[in-house]
Amino acid sequence: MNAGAIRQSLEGCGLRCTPQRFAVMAFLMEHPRHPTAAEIFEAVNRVDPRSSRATTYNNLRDLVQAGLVREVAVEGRAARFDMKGMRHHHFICDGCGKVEDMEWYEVPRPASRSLGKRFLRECELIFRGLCANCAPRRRSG
Amino acid sequence: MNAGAIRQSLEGCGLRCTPQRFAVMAFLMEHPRHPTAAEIFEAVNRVDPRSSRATTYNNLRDLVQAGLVREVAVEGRAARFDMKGMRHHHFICDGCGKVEDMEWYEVPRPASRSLGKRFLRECELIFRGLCANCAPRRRSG
DNA sequence: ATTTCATATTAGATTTAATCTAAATATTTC
DNA sequence: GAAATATTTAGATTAAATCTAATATGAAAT
Repeated sequence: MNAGAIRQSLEGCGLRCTPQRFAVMAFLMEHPRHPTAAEIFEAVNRVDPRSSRATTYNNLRDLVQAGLVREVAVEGRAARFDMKGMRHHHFICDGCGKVEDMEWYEVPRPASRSLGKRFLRECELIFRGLCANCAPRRRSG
Repeated sequence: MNAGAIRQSLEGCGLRCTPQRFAVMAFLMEHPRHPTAAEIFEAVNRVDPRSSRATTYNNLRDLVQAGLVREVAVEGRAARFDMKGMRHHHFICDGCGKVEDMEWYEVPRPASRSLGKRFLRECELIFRGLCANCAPRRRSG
């Protein structure tokens, strides 16, 4: 399994591999569904070791800061998280709000004229529409 | 001024042009800075007519539903809003979190293979990096 | 092994954002 | 102008995230 890989990436960032941190990473790896912090907290807590709400939030913050996890840009109240492993874009369903990963491809950069003095780190695409589940029901509804 | 235009777009969507609704639209038009609901509430309330928190939220919801306003996809707790008038992309600053509009350009669609059964309505770009304000300070810091 | 020190975790309180509720106002329609 | 509909309101409630201060853990040094 990738237990070793998780431990390595944590320590590579100077973060101790605590059971709670490991559990967050493992859950995100196994569930690339952009869970909310609350979902992660619940899931991690369902199995041992117990982890408090504050720890879950702390760890998510640390992991984002370390660049291992990212907080996904979505509208809506609860933050959603994502393993940063493989580059990908996002599809957000107008119908059910589900966030799905989409295959990565390079996006043309904006004209440097329009960029001005900004420093551009990355371009991320958000696709909107209806997911495979909602599409048939809505379009011809 | 564009008071008439606001009234027209509201009524075109079947929404009454109430003073509170008008004020939200006018504020968003004059401040293309992706304000949060709380900022809009405060600003609208600073001038007459008074508008309660609930009304501000209700109106924002209605305006989004009507397609006149959009909720911007950003990470972070508070929802941010945007006049839907002219198409544009967004730049989010890693440093200060500010959301800026970027000139619109067409983005290549994903391969239909990777789209699958989904119905694609639009492609939105999010640029990340440092804004003109943060760039000089951080890059060579 | 014991001390030391920084790092992590915890339960519960607090803050913040958003929504709900039920009553009051306003607007349209007939 | 009465009835029906839509809108606004203050304040309560819910939900998400953060803070606090006490405790526990692990690593480094001796």
